[in-house]
Amino acid sequence: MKSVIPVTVVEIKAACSQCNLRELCLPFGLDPREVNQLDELVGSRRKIKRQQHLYRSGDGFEAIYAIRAGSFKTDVILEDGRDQVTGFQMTGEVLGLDGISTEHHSCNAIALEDSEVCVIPFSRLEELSRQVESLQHQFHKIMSREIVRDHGVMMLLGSMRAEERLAAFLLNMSQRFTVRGFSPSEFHLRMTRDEIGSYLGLKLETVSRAFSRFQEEGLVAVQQKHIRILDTPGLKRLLNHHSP
Amino acid sequence: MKSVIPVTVVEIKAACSQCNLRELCLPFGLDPREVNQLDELVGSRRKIKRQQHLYRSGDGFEAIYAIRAGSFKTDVILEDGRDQVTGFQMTGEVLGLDGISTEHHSCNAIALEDSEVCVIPFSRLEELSRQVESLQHQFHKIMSREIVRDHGVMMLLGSMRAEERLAAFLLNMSQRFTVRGFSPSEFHLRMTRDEIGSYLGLKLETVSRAFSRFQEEGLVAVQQKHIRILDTPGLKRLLNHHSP
DNA sequence: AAATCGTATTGACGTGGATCAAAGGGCTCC
DNA sequence: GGAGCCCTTTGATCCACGTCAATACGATTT
Repeated sequence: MKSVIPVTVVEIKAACSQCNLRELCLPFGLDPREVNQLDELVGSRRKIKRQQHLYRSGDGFEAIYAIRAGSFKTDVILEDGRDQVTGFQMTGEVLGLDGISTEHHSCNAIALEDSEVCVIPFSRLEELSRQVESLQHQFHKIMSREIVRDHGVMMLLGSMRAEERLAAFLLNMSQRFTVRGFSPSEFHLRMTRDEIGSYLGLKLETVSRAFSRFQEEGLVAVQQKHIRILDTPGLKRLLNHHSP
Repeated sequence: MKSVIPVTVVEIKAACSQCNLRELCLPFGLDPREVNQLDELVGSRRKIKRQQHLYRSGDGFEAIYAIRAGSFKTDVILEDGRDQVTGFQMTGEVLGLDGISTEHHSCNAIALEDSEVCVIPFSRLEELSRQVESLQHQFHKIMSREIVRDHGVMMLLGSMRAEERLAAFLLNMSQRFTVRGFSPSEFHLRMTRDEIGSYLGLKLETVSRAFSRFQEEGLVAVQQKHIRILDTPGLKRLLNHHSP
């Protein structure tokens, strides 16, 4: 067991109106006046160091979090110790929606690198979204998107083979980097093979072997966590043409 | 034996206030006046025969649906024909939340038996939930619950073995029947082995073999779709004590 | 009561990914 | 800038589940 590391909480006024992630995040679709209202609600930011928890399963729920910088993983843990990574989250994405249902979080959110989130007190968000229709709608879209994403993961876990899962994962990462203005074909993964494996329902050795296989076949160039996608159509083909 | 009383078939206004499912469904937590407001919004009911679609992937999204009678499955289908059952839904549960994110449904909803749903036009629901705080909150809880449920399925698909998955499935069904006032230990499954298998990421033969194994071990009595759970603690033990 | 068809069970065998093991590489933190 | 440790890769072997196949059962129709 690790010793408790003191969490640094820095209170800085968030400003959605100034944020270059606003088109991905909660302010999407709001007019400038409405964004200002949202600014007032988003009280503080919080810095989370690599490997630290933003929240833990069982914690009381009071806020959701928009990722301003860095990235996270969420996982669930069973009594016997087995765990499952349920997602990787990047800037502009929202964390904590799992907590609404029972007023307690049902998973852990852990920073994959030094990160920063905007704290959005939930009761105040509900209050404002009763007044601002576009905010209400955007919030509902964000929740729904999470449900759709989860269905995609179920498809992946339930009916794809190891290499298909990894191909789907890489294409998904690529697409999300692209949306954020980074290269679609070259990026740095912040998670370990073990974490990728947990997410994809595979062991880390299998993930490593699949990477090596992709490299042999000229689909990607892999150097540890640095990935260069060489043949996007090839990866896509791997997904759609199921051989056996 | 009941005698059949002839009834004039009329478009019956859905009436949450009269519905015995209201404690499971959208009206939960609303006061009587608020439930009446919800009544006005829930315009119509719709009957869906066994095997028919309530909606299909790609269909435009305008409403969500509360199940009044019967049961459904949802699934997603890949181009190459592979499909994955993403959930089974029972009375009082809400279908269609996947459609909010893109204004189009992203999965199919298919009746497992002759069923009936209440149609809840979504824009009107958003409108009313801007006025009725408790409705807004209950709706958010329902969406969040779906996300938490999906995480549970990911855990199941990603890190459990065949028999654990089936045990988890049976315990989940039992619990949901119980909440609805049915026996926790004896019930009738509406889905085929193939559908269970798809949901659990297993082949139908594996599901069948796991059922037979449970029967041999005295955990359940299985006769086709009729299930009698004989040893609930035994099933729970199967989940928590991971052997290998 | 027979015929049909979808559903379920069971057996034999094959395989993809898990497990076990060992070595090498590159961060991280002094 | 070096020590230590975590992460990754790769090989050898194993086994849970998939695949293929045959049969049996039950509901529905005629």
